[in-house]
Amino acid sequence: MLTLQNAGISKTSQRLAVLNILLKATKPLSVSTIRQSIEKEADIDKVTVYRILSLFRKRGIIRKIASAGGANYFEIATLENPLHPHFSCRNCGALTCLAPLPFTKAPELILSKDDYSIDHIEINISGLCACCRNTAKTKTSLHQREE
Amino acid sequence: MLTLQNAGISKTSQRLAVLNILLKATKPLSVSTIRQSIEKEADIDKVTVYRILSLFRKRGIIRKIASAGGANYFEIATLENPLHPHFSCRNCGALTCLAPLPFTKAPELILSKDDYSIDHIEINISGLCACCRNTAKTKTSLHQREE
DNA sequence: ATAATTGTTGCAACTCGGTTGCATTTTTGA
DNA sequence: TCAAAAATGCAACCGAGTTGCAACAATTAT
Repeated sequence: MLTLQNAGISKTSQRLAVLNILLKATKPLSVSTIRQSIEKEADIDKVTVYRILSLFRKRGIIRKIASAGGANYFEIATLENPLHPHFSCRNCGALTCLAPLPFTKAPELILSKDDYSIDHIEINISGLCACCRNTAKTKTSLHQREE
Repeated sequence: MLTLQNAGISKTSQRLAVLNILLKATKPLSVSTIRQSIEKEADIDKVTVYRILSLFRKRGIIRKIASAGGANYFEIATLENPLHPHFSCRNCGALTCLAPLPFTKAPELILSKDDYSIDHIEINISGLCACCRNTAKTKTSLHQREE
C-alpha cells in the first residue's frame, strides 16, 4: 500500500491531502484541479503543492504528463498503475488514461479505438542525450534539474 | 516544393521569414528561437509569430510538439518530413528528431538506441473523445479550437 | 526545559509562454 | 484613387511555474 511513510516522506497534513487526491483520481490531475479538490478540506498554497509534487516525483510515487495546453498533469505511479498512454481531447482538453499496452500492440490500439477519433499520435521519449551523458560523468549538476 | 503560394497563404515578409526559418531547421523550434533567428533579418512582434504559426498549422504545413517544459515547438510537416518521435533531453532540454518508424518497430528503438539513456517514454494520442464527437455533429465550434 | 538546528509552509514578487483588444499599417480590389 | 479587408504591432493581460524570504513547526542537542 502506498503511504507517505513507506515512501520515506515525513507526514504533514498538506502532503496527506495531495496524496489522497491523487490516490482517489481516475485520471491525471493538474495543479489547479488538485488545489480545488483540497480546498474543501484544507487550505494550501500553490507553491506548497508544486513542492509536494516535486518531492513525490523525486521519490518516484507519481508521474508527470506534459500536455500541449501548457499545464502539467500528475498521476500515481505504482505497480498497479503502470506507465500507459493518455488520450487528450482536442476539443475539451480532457486527459484520460488508456490501458497499458506493449508497444507491439500500438497499431491495434489505433485501429480498434473507434470511440475516439485520432488525428495525432505523439511519442515522446525523454531521458539523457549522448552529449549530456558524457558531461554527466564529470559534472554533479545532472540529477538536480527538474525535467 | 513548399511555398506560401501553394499553401494558399498570402505572401508577407514576416510569413516568409518564419517559413524560411522552419524550412532551414533540423529540429523543432520554439517561438523564442524563431524570433531570435529572424531578428537578424527583420523585426517581428511575438504576437505576429504566434498568429503566423497558428495559420500555418491550420493550413497543415507545420506541426506542434508539446514539451514538458511548457513551451511548444514547431516543425515543417511535409511528405518529406513525416510524423516522427522526438527525443527531449532531461538535462539540457534539447528537442531532437528521431527517425520516423512504423509502430511495430518501437521496441527495437528502445533497445537499440544506446546513445540515449531513456528513462521515460510518453505516448500522447490526441484527437476527439466520444463525448465531443457526438456534440460535434450539432455544434460548429468544433474545429475552431486550437490544440 | 531551553536553545539551536532543520524542515515545511505561506506570501509576495517575479519569469515565461501565450492570448486578447484595439489602433495602425499594408494589401487588395473595385 | 478610394474603400474594404487583411496583417501587423503595441499594450495589457492571464495562467503556469519559480524564487527568495520570513514565519512557523518539529526535532535534536545541551
